Amino acid sequence: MKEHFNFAYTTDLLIFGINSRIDNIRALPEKNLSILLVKRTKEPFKDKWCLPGGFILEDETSKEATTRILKKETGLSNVYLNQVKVNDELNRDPRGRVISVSYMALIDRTLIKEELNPEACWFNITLTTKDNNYEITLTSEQETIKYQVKKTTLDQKASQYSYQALRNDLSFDHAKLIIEGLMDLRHKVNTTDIVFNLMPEYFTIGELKQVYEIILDKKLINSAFRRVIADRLIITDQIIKTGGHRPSQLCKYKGE
Amino acid sequence: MKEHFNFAYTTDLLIFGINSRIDNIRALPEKNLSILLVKRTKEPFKDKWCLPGGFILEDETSKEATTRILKKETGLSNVYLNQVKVNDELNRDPRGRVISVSYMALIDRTLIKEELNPEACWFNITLTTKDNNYEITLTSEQETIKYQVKKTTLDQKASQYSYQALRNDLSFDHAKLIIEGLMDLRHKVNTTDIVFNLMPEYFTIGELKQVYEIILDKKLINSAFRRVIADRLIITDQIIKTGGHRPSQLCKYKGE
DNA sequence: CTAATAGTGTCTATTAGACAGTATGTT
DNA sequence: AACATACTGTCTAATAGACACTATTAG
Repeated sequence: MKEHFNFAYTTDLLIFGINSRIDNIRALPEKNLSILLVKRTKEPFKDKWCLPGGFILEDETSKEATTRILKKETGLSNVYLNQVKVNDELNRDPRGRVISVSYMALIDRTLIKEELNPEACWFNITLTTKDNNYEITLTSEQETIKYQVKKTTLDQKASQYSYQALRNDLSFDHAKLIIEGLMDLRHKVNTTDIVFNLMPEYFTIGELKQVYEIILDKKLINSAFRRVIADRLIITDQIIKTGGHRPSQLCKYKGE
Repeated sequence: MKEHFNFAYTTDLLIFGINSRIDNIRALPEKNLSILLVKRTKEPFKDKWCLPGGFILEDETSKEATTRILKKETGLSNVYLNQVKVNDELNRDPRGRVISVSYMALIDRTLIKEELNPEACWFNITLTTKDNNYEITLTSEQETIKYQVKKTTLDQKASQYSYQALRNDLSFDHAKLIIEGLMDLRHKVNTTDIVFNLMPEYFTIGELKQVYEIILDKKLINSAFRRVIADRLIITDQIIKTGGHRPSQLCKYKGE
């Protein structure tokens, strides 16, 4: 039957975490949103960075494959994982027809105990808006990758957009998958409590506010933030001292 | 290569529209959210209802295939269309491994001029909440299909749920795809202007409010609704008389 | 007249923004 | 003391909910 054709079925993972860097001994560590990339060892795109991922096997679902690959890359299981979308453009892989499902994983990086694979590396993400388009900067300790993304409105009513990466230094269509994942993350941060998946079990309100701010790329009002978030937190009687300033109470996500 | 299998790659369409039925000559027509289903002519699930859909061909993307099938079923093009998710459970099709992408299409039913396919039929949807689970009723002029859906929380923080249809009278996993589409629709109605894709070009504020109410399954406050929606509308100077009550101004979506 | 929707106005309650002020650590 | 964050309080602005009131049609 002509309707069954031969294609590869793969998954691409957007593994997001929070990175903290101490700049000033008196100030809070500067936080960044980060993503895990791996260096390709084979053609095509040999030596270029790409998203972790791989083939989905005959006896597993895309989610099972993604869980397996996530475990391999980070050592973690029981992690937040959600489908972003299917990518099935005809020429997205020069080797032939490859249908990929992108998944977003949000992890608490403090839980990673093992060494990363030698080919894997965390990149900090900076996303800035330039007259309704975007500029993404990915920074590791060794290098910086920067690219512009053009945003096109597909349906204004539904806030449906398509994104096109200009000057792609990553592999395949992964530059596009990253921006799509970031937009999905932003949207979910605005409408759910998904950020808590990026936080350790205990954290301070100041740290939580920082994470909201880097994902949404805007400053939040301190008192309003505390007011709104308070319902969703259990404030423990533990106090943490983190620098040249008043110590803070540790909090925990309340859930139900 | 072992990694390439002979899977089938298909699309399933959730085509939603609004149905109006006149009950009381003096009252506004009662509106319903409706979905287009087709009756299977072959095994498996022969004579059961299923979502429109079909195989994605070797030289087209899932979106192109969906556009093609939508055109075939409704005669419409230039319609709002969005990916919902990939469904790739191992046993979702008894014939073998079938990976399907579900798409949601929102259409203005008043634009359909041609006759439907003889095997196709619109079903009105009623979605009620029963202690955190759902009951879906699909009603056509000939028959009623009713099923319960169990809701399981996968990640409370991210409001991520999975749905399981109990007693499935539809084909394949389509009962589940419908509830997932409805949840996606509800979420988008709350966060975007997507409803306007279901409306004709000109409509009254009362009709628009009815559509919001049936999708969200709750009554809205009249004055508050008018206040909030006003920014997004162009109010024309055309007046429409629709029954034993004060006539109404016709509106249009403003867009930019 | 009555039923039914359209449309306006206004009071109140809730939520968000702005910002000042106090508290408490380290360097 | 200076810096940096934690935390509280309060005033104001904006938004949402409740509800009454007027308008206008068909039957």
